[in-house]
Amino acid sequence: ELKILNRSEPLPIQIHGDSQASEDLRLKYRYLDLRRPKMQERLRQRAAYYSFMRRYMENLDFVEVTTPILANSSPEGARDFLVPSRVHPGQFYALPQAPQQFKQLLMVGGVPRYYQLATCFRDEDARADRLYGDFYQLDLEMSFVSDGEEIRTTMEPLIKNLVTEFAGKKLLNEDIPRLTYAESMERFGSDKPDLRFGMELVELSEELKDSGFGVFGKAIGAGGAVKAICVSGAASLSRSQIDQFTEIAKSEGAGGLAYLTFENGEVKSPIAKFLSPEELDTIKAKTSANDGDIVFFGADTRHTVNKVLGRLRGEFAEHFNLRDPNVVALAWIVDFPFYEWDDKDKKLDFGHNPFSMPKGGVEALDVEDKQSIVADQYDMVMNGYEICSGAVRNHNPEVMYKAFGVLGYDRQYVDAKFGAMISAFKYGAPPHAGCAFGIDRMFMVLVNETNIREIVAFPKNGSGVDVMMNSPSTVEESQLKELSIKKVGTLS
RNA sequence: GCGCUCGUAGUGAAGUGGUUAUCACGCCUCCCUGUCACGGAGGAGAUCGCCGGUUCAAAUCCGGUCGAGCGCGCCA
Repeated sequence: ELKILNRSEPLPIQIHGDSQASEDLRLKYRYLDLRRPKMQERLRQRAAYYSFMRRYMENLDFVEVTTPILANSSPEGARDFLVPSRVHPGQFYALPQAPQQFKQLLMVGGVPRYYQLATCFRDEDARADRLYGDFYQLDLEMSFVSDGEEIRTTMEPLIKNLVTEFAGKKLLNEDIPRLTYAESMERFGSDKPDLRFGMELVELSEELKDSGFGVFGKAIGAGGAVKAICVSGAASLSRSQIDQFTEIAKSEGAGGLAYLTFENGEVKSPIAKFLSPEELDTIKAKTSANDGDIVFFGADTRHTVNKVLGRLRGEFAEHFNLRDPNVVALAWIVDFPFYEWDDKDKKLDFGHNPFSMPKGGVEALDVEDKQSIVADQYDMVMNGYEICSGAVRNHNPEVMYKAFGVLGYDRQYVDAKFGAMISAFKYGAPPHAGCAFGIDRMFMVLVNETNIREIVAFPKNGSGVDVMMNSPSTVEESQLKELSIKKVGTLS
């Protein structure tokens, strides 16, 4: 006998099979969207994924320690979420962008192997692969480690098992390659290359430095570079398709997009007449171009050439469907620059984070060219997504003062901003290193999604709004009063 | 903050200047009950995101605005 427990109004979205509803509606009625078989599967998979990680970490004697959510604002990072203090008018907590300082203090506190499935908060605009607001990291740190390689080899089996056992996918390389940041930029035009396909950037600056083609000669003469990528089978592209790729190249800063089409044993190109037969032969040999291929060129500053060709490499892979969804390519990118030139503010700044140890220690900071200093800092890349970032930490107060000193910050500044850490490091801090994996993003890649909101139960939309719960929202004036906050700029 | 794309019944789409805005799914009523993406008959449901402009005439063209997606900036 059927008994009606509760009646339903007509459903605003279909819940059987694949939803065709817009994301906006799905998020507004997420409690209905979650009934869909695919979403149910995602929730269960995610729970299993958490167990998988915890089991691994526990087996290696890592201790999970939860760290405060009400923490302190830390400079040089992302925008903080601030929480006003009622007890201390005018003062604020900040939600942690990462448990960075707490975990380093745990190293001093005698927890040599720490991990946490940590909630992190950053008030920065969302992307398809980046959630707004809060997200999760598999955060870990190890004492008595002064070489990043030890962290990498400790964590590799987990990630490989997640790929093969958990996600049922094939690893491209059993031995995960290590690429320096510089090498990755030169070969792939990116610090997070998708290694499932080739199309590497080919250096032609030396070969074409005296080229009769003005664009090439000028770029090299001005200290820039000429590089190329060979796109297999691209001769089938129409002129208008090539024009679209040219527009993409321009959007990345290229002046244009020169190319050579190899077809029916000859070379066809608007620029072929400017190149000598010897140069054409050299280009063909260097790029390993075959009949049916197109070689695309970048000629500009080295930075721009890498950026443009790196972007095109991804676009061509997309167009020619070179990304095998059943294969996962992992890579470690190592040796990131310690300092980087901030072109917007016209000043030197930390490349990744100020807590890394410069390779070579304190003496390394003395070199003339500060941008040549390399940090013992590493990222893991999965199919073109950055899924992990870590470093050997700077556990020496003197190196810390000096690293900040290079940027013009004095001791008082460092003491004020990182007082607890500086103080702790004065009591025999062990050398330590660690990293943090982006749990949401890694899960997204493992289950072949391209939108990170698809694998989160209740995500905010791209502008940071929860359209189901209507947050953020205004609050009662009495609440503001209690927090010593004056009401400003509110409607009506 | 900027760029590109989009906004049409409950849902997804069609409709690039001209009668009562089209289709599918869903919804409601009735019929069928070996049907399972059932079938049949009928019906309700849309100020075409919002404001303004051009025009005899605007879903359609123009300007503005709001919202969304993607990207840039940003993301120690």
